[in-house]
Amino acid sequence: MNETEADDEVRAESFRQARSARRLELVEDYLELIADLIDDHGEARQVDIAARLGVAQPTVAKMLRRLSKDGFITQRPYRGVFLTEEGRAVAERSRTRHRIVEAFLCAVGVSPETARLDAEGIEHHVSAETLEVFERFLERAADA
Amino acid sequence: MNETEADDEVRAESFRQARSARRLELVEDYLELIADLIDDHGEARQVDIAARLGVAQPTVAKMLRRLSKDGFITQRPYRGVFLTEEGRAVAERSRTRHRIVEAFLCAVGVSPETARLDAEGIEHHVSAETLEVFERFLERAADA
DNA sequence: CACATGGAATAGCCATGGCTAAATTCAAGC
DNA sequence: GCTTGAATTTAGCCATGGCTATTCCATGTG
Repeated sequence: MNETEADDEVRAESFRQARSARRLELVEDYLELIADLIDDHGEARQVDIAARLGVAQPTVAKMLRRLSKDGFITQRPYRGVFLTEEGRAVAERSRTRHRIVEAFLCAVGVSPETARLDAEGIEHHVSAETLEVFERFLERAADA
Repeated sequence: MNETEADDEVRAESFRQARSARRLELVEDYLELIADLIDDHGEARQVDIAARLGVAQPTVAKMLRRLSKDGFITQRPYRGVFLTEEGRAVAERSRTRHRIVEAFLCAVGVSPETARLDAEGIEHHVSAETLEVFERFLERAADA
């Protein structure tokens, strides 16, 4: 039954990977959004983050503490939120990936509305390899 | 600022949708896996589910109680797990969607290995519309 | 300068989904 | 038919990510 056990291990790895992607989703969503707010309004306030994510403000406060602890942002009490270099890097990567996934979905024929909704969930599960495939597809579509 | 508020509401909806998809992911993973085990081995034991998902067995037990409460499976103490009609339906839908997503990724040029890993995460976030687009793409690819 | 208002912080609750450790039950083999 | 080993159940812990209600503070305005 060694073969079966090894097989289980391979399958289990997909699930483990999906689970760990899930843990990162929120972090990426927050950082991407914070970057957007800073770029658009010069600052990222908790109320605005909460409104855009559709959650309550204390939920955001709790999450920001975590992001702060993990070195993605800096906070000054009663002041705004700032991205660290690392936080900015993650935000940029997320943003790029998000943009590519959404554009790809549109390119294969999904309506812009649905592409926007689906991309929000899909983006976090797209590996580097798949992302590159999407990019090449977009380039070829642009040429044609 | 009414425009901005409405805009926030629209954006927030994507995130809410992604969050509720996340809640369903586990249910779908379990039901799909249980269906596989029953089809392959005639029964679905907790130890096997645990091994395939890469989690501890009591974690599975807890989840099965929830699936039972929600009417997706039936359990007899110390015996196997059985899918209800509803559970079987969800499993079939998941399985089909999973298969299409994985095949689609392969069709656009992603390696089979990566396609398998990414599909595990992506499948839960693909709407009916997007799935149909993927299917049409596969049909066209088959023709060519 | 005082104070009202709105954003931020804090406290404390709940559900989910992981885990380990221990008790229980079933079933298989002697 | 007993006993032993494996699987299931149960108990109880932890972290995460939601929430409401409340308190605190900073700022703009009268």
